Amino acid sequence: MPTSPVFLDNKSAIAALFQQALATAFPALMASDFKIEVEKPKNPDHGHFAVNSALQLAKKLGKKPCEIADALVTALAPSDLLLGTPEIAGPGFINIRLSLSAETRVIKSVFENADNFGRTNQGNNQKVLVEFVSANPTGPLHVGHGRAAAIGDTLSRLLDWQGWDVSREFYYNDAGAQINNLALSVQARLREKAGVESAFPDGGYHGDYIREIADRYVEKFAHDKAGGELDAVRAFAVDYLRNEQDLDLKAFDVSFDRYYLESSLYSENLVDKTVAHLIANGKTYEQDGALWLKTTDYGDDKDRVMRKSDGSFTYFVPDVAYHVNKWQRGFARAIVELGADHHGSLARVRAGLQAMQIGIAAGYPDYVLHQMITVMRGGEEVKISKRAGDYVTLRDLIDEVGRDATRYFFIMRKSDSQLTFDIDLARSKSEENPVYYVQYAHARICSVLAQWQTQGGGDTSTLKAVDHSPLTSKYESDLMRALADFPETLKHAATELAPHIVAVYLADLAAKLHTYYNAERFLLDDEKLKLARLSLILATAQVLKNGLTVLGVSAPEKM
RNA sequence: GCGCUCGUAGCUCAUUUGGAUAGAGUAUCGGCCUCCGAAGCCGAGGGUGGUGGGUUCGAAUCCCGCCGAGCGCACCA
Repeated sequence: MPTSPVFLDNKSAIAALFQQALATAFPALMASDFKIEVEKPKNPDHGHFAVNSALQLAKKLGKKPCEIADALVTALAPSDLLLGTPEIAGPGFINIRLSLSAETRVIKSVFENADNFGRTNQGNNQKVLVEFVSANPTGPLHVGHGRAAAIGDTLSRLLDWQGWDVSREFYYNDAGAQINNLALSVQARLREKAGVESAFPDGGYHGDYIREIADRYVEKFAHDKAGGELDAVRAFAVDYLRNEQDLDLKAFDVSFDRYYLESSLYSENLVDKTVAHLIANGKTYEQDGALWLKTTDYGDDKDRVMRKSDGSFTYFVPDVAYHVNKWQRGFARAIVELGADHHGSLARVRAGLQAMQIGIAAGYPDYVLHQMITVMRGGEEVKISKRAGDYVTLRDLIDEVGRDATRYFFIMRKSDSQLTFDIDLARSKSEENPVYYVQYAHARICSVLAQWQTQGGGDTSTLKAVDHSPLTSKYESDLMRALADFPETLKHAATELAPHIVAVYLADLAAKLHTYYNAERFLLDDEKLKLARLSLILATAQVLKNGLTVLGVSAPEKM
């Protein structure tokens, strides 16, 4: 597990400074443990940072906000962080400007930490399990799975960067009725090929891939052209599709530490044990020949059947058993990335876990839901239906749009907003994908540095220890503060389980770089200024690269 | 009918968890390459944040009602 010194950002440093001033100015307040918050004003006229504590404390202290702000500023210890004296503005905000030396500090920190800049030890190496994709092996992965894969993988990377010990897991529902459907569908195609009269099963899968599987089956099992051996057909179809899915995921640069088979819950008796435990806890009752779980004791709106009158279990029982198993494997924290159409099951799985009474925390597991994707083709919405065989596969997307653009597209929006994927646009105008904007910023910097080297500049590592005092322009100040925001941004994204925050940040950082590039020149005659600027953009390239790495996107030197 | 998620510029979406004048991209219009990559930059127009209340110094953000959208509401998975 890579570690790095935590970069004490300017924001925290300022918060500490004001916390001390608060203690000096209002000693009596210490008992109530008020915490100073430092924020970044949207309006540049309001300085680099702002403190609004005076407004929040007005009522508590029975004083006017302006008086409190004044007392705080007066009590501030001298610091080389600050440029001049903070201003008191509006109803009682304190606006702060950073000194040049405080702003340039981040460049050194970027070089010291390099590929680890932005990492923290917050997770303290605790185990966390991230479950995602978990597609049934009944068809190829489609765009929805792509979104799940991109989000789940990025969440995993984010948590890794926060110092968690992350395990990625894929849960295969290989024991249910859908697998049977798959087998029957393949069998129907086999019979068709063999000229045996038979009807296609109700609810069967109509996609072309079913015929493909049938063709492959006959190649391997020439003696069973009509698919009479259903078990063999089933096993073959599942193996075939699992392999296909693995290839899709590999092309997407997503890998898992473990594939957990639903069937193993049965073969290891975990479902029976879970049910027995719930019965023993008195959380169940018999009614109408079925066994019910009192999920209403834990906030569900009605009780749920666990064991049907025909003796089989409903789907959520193995889900509960699976999560008990996660807990018992030592994952005190678990995150499940799911399509929003599954949200109905969250309450009952959590209720089941609570009813176990084995110390599982009430919110276990965390869920991250992503909304469905509307796919447009030819100006019309494509209704995704695996059963009808109408959908767009993840592989198609990767082949035609590219891995980087596909990943970025799925990540850049908040996961619980619905998004529209226009296939034609993605195919014909893939260069408009915002990921290129970010990658271009990186490539641009590399290009400038390469030219500096051909002019005899030497190794870029010499740029890491130059004097940064010439960096006095507004563009440089904006860029340096953006770099300094990176660690906090990652932390925020990890806390919120919201990968899109990283994408939004990178777009902003790239914009600042492009603006700077167009406003100033780097390869100048003024040696000191040249080196300082090159050093700044070298640090920027490092941060762009680190951010793209967290998203699983490459940072090319040329495009 | 009940539940979950949501409603921000023509379109696609942000808004750092309650802060000051709500921002990007795209589309439209107008500028910028004899000069480090124009996959870029600069500027203009475009908004009663679905709507009506409430909470407070302060609300797109929190609470309630209504309107609208998506999804889920089987002894299916």
